[in-house]
Amino acid sequence: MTKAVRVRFAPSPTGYLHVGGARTALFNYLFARRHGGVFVLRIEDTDRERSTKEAVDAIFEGMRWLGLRWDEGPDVGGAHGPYFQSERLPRYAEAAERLLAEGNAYRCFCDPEDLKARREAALAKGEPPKYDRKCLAIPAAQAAARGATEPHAIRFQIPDGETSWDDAVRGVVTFQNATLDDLVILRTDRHPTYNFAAVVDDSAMEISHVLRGDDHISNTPRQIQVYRALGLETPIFGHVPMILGPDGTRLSKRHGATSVTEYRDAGFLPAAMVNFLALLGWAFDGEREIFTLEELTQVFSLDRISKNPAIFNHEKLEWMNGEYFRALPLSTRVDLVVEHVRKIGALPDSALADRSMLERAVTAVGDRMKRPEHFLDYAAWLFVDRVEPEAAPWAEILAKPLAPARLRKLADAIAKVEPFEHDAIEQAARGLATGEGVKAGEVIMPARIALTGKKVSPGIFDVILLLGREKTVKRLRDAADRLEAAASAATT
RNA sequence: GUCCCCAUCGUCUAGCCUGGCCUAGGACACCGCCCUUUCACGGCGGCAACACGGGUUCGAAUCCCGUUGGGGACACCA
Repeated sequence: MTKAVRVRFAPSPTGYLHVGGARTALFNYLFARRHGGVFVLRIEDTDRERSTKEAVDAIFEGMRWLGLRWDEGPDVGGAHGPYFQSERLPRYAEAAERLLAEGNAYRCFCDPEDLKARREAALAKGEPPKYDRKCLAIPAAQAAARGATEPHAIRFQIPDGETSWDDAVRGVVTFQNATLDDLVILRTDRHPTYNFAAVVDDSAMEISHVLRGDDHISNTPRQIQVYRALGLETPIFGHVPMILGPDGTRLSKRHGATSVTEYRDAGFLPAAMVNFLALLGWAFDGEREIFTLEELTQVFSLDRISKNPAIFNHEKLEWMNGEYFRALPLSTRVDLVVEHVRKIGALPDSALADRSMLERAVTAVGDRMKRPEHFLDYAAWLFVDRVEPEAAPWAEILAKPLAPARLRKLADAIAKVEPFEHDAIEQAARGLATGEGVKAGEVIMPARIALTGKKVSPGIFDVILLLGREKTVKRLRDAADRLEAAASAATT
């Protein structure tokens, strides 16, 4: 590779940053970093109706969150700007004029509505919906004259022959030009279409490698023809496979969350997201799977990109997030938990005031948490005055006639255990079980349910410690009372 | 319908280019055992794939052809 590596991510600001787009951006970023190249961000906002400022911001936000810094682009500038296509309109018009003058393009006066009808009719008849070149038949002089007053689009004339290129991920791909139709390059409103603007800009921005989604593969032969007609050098193209939903179709909203900000808001870590996305359609050696962004920039290569589409495996993302979450320092985990709980308003601010208590709680919950929102699944009991046990575990202890008595004995033991520390509490509880002649679980499980309302919780001695002597004793005795009341109600 | 692409466990994939080292490796999920007060973590083990049919070859997951299946694209959207 003699040419300087310059790649770009060129989203159109019509929505949020989709995970598929994020992965395309990631691959471009990694490729640039790996080869000491430049990563350009270009906003393709030539569709004035659908492009919004909010979407531009959402794209920035998503990329920054993932840590994908661009070297050139809107807001950071660069020598090849501007980076909004809406600010580059004269360049496209100039290039279109040239194609027109050289006979590689022609004016099209067809009515868009009419065109649409013709296309649908062709499709219905099972014919390829190609433009019929009606306006190519208009003599040049006449077309130029009409063009001065009549609204019209400009079409590129696809030459005969075939078009092929050596794709960086798929190898040689060939299209017969006869299957391509004369694409509009400049719309009636003088705005360029995607296939045209991309060519003009990729060339002007000296893009060396165009790495984009597979869905663009059929645009590539058209673009190559435009490059040639304009006398421009073509970049190397690489088409990365799509990301599919669980049902094997293109990932979309109906499959659930598709924007990276949704994942951020759900408490996923950017490092986990990056790692997961990198492994969707790319593998290092099939063995190693955990990579930081920095590590990826050292090992990424195009020839290890898969050719087949990948189904977005949500469970694996969740697992991976757990790997990263666990590795975080305690204070960071607490921060994330607090932030999340605040955001969803699950607890009053006062509940979050005691930092050291939260640290102990997060420690107790430990690696049961894969994301911040899991904290309350395991520690909600800590923040309520009275637990309402879940039905199934409650029925379980209700079935044990001796449970209330044991809960009372445990309450008595906790009431006077000294010091009120993990080991002493453990000794007291185990001693009680031994005295009763039962396994420790016979004492511990009912206590867990009485104290947390659930069958699953952090270690029971941590629970007792966190709750404090007073609350523990009260909950134990309350539960005993209720169990007895329920038992006598059942017999009468 | 037409065109393009793809095809290894349920899923992500390694192996394919440079056939033999593949009784096909790893990971997620699932199951079992161990650890253990529960769950999680961890450890050990298990289930589970070369789509099919023809070639080529001493030998094919690997090369060729076909079939089938899947995906994508067919706009004055990108």
